[in-house]
Amino acid sequence: MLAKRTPLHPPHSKLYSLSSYTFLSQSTTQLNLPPDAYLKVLCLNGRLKEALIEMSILGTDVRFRGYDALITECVNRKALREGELVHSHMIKTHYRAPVYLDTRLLIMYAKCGKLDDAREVFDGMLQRNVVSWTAMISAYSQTGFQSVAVGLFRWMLRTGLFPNEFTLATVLASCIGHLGLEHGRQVHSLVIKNKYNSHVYVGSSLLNMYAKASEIHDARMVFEFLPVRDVVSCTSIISGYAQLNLDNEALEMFRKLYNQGMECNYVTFASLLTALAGLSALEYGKQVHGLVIRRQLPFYIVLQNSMIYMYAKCGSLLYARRVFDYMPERTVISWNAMLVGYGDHGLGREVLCLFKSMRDVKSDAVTYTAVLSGCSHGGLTDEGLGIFYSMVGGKEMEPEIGHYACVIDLLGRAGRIEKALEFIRNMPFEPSIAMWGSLLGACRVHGNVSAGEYVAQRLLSMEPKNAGNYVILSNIYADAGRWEDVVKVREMMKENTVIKEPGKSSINLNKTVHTFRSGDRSHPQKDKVNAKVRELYEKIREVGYSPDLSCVLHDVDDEQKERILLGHSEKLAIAFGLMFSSQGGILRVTKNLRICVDCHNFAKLVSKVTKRELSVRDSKRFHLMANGTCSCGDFW
DNA sequence: TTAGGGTTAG
Repeated sequence: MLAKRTPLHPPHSKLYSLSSYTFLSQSTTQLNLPPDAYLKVLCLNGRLKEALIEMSILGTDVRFRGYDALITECVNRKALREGELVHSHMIKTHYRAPVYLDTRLLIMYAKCGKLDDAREVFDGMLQRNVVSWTAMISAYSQTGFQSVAVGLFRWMLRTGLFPNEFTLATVLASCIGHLGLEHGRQVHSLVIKNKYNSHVYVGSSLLNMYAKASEIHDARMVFEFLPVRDVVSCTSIISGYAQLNLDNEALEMFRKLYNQGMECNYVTFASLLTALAGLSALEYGKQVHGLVIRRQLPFYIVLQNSMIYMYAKCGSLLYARRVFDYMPERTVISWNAMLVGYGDHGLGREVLCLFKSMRDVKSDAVTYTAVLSGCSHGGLTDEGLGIFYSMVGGKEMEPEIGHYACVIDLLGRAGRIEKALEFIRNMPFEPSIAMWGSLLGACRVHGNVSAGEYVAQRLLSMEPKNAGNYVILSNIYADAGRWEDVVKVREMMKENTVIKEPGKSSINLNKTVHTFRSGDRSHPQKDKVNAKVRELYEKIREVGYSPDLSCVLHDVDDEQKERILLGHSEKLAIAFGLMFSSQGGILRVTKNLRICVDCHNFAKLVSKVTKRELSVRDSKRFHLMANGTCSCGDFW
């Protein structure tokens, strides 16, 4: 029997009076409707089976148009079940589908998330055109199977078919990261050869490919040579900078393009907010918040997620939570951003409380990383371990390597270094740089020299050019009074020609970002700032400060070491902030690297003698210093 | 018929 009908038309309309047994030819004559339009009407009314029965008796040409209309309807409505019915009807009636219709079927399956079925159609095609290939490549690209997409593209080239601008834009989006770069460059030469170089879709895909591979200069070149720019190409270059932590460049690019009248949408603002979070630019962030509310942009939920992140990274948990609380709907990203915010501030209890109240959304790997790292930063060792072990063997989420790294951090922080080493020996992964790095920090905090040496040996073999590792090892030796070993570390560093990433700290005052570099000699106020650092230094000496010379690994005398320490960028930024800010407010400094032991001591004691609260956001977390103590409990 | 940019962690 035929499926029950749901009438679309009121009883007085001609369509309503048609019986389901009325043949298509008759219906179309009566209604003066083309057959494909009539079939579409039936399909829209849930009468697909009737439509298919009527199709069986039609001529090839009408069937082609009919199937096309039906598949289009299924694609538009992502109606997989109906699409499958159309497909099986084609098979059952031995209909020989032309390339076009097979491609439409492939697209239907891909849009309904049935990648394997799409591939089956693709593999079964006797002939394929550039659209079939592009649709299949795109299906893989959009579902995260980038290498399969690239492999398919290479196969397509071998068949002698020529890619068009659709294919090139798609495949470039699949050449992601450093591994994709080599192939991406080859595609770029194909783009030039085929004179698609000025195509705005191909161009934005190309510049994005370079930006994702950290080749920002090439990305910029492509952008500059685009004859036409649109919202996507402009957003791509801004997000390219932001994702490489080139936040100032991202902001400058946005300002320039905005003044030139660029179109902005929610993706543009989401990328901009990432850059503002990196700059701790709270005032700008608030302005963007106001702007996006006024514009009533679609996909506001994505922007709210970005704003939670921005406010938390700017040290304003209150605003972050306000945005979170007022969201009518949240995604797992909203929860994760809020959890990360609390974790960055060392608020372990708030992390756990929020995690336990998660409803309506399923936690993902990021959630667990945020919770475990939040427990670690908040000193909740047992709670964190409990959560990890509930993951092992649990149904919700199998722990990944990053979660194992969090456990090592948890154990290290609690001083259970041997346990952490045992955990590393038994885990199903090779230990990573991050794991050894966090354990080395733990050895410093807990004064474990022998484990520190063991860990440092492994870490330095994997990462011999990171100056921070040598500094921590030197701190470990210095704390144990092993000065000869401090010298040895310095020599090791020299042998490995270690290049230290320059330390950089910034402070926002009066809507201006003031940035200081280590030993800054170029700042216009350098003399006054240095004098202020010296003044603070004298004051805190009276309450017990002594410089930690093991933080300096240059081969110079102690006096020179002290001078180097006093030139550290966070000290300059703190001094500048004290000179030019009004009394009472929190002084917020942001640093690109981890804060060193000496600057940490300095900042704590400055908070005591000046009675000012200091917030130092380093590359890992927030340090809130008040009256001589820090929220990190001296562990970082 | 087929195409490009985005939000949370590390």
